[in-house]
Amino acid sequence: MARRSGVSASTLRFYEEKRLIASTGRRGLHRLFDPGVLDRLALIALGQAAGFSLDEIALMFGPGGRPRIDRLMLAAKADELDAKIRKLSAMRDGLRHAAACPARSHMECPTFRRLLRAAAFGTAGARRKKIAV
Amino acid sequence: MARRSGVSASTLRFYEEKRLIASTGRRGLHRLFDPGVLDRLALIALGQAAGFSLDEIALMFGPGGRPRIDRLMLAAKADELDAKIRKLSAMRDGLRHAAACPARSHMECPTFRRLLRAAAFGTAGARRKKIAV
DNA sequence: ATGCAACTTCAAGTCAACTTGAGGTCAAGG
DNA sequence: CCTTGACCTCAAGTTGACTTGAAGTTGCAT
Repeated sequence: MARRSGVSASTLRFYEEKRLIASTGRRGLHRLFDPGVLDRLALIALGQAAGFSLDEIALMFGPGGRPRIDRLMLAAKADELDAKIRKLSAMRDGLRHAAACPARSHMECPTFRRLLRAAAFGTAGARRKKIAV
Repeated sequence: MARRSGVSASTLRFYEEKRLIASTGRRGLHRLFDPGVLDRLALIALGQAAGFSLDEIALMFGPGGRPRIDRLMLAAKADELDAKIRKLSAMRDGLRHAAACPARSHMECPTFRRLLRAAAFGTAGARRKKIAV
């Protein structure tokens, strides 16, 4: 299963412990997984890439086991991503400018200073989040 | 300084310990900082927002103390951000579609399944990074 | 003189998502 | 029969950026 899914064995055990996946039994020491677990792993990877935490992802699997995904939550996450994208885009543009900027010191470049101010404001009291990339 | 910069006192001490900032002395128990530290903090915040780690940021301050920022590094980071942005944009579009998708189950939606496949591929063996948001 | 808020130090804790290590078990191949 | 290697369990370690706690010190106002 580790080979099939590209997810390491330790990760599989970790996910099992977190109840994100379930093994259907053992043959000797080897866990047996049914093939649906592959889909589930893909779903987990997708959720992670979209910025959901494992705990959030766990909630997307109803007690039944089938994915029960709240469309509102998806839309909310999309909005969140959108905001993040805009921020990153601004940052990228700023970086590019700074990289090309002819001013002797970055501190003399107005664009750079504008970025600085934005950063100072943006993070004063801002929450931080981690996203998987 | 904590009030002035919006950075908590514990963080300031942490930064000092990490040699990202320096206090110029004490008056009693209170550290004294000179005003340049405010710029430095803004620079740190900017670096973080751009996805640099504190250690990377530390390298941007030459032994002299003035920012000595490598333009190539900035360009590289910009490219990195660009890739990230593209990934997130794709994800956002996928999420939006999934949120609006009329299929009874997400598993029946071709767009969703395409996303799934992409996620499964994208993360098989992918490195992970954290960025401050 | 004294109370007390705000600072100090230092070690340890937090979070997420895993990985690593120690010590053990098992099944198949030579 | 015995080695090999892939698995097992369980606890602890890793990373980054901080925060929290305990115990102590200080300056200012009353």
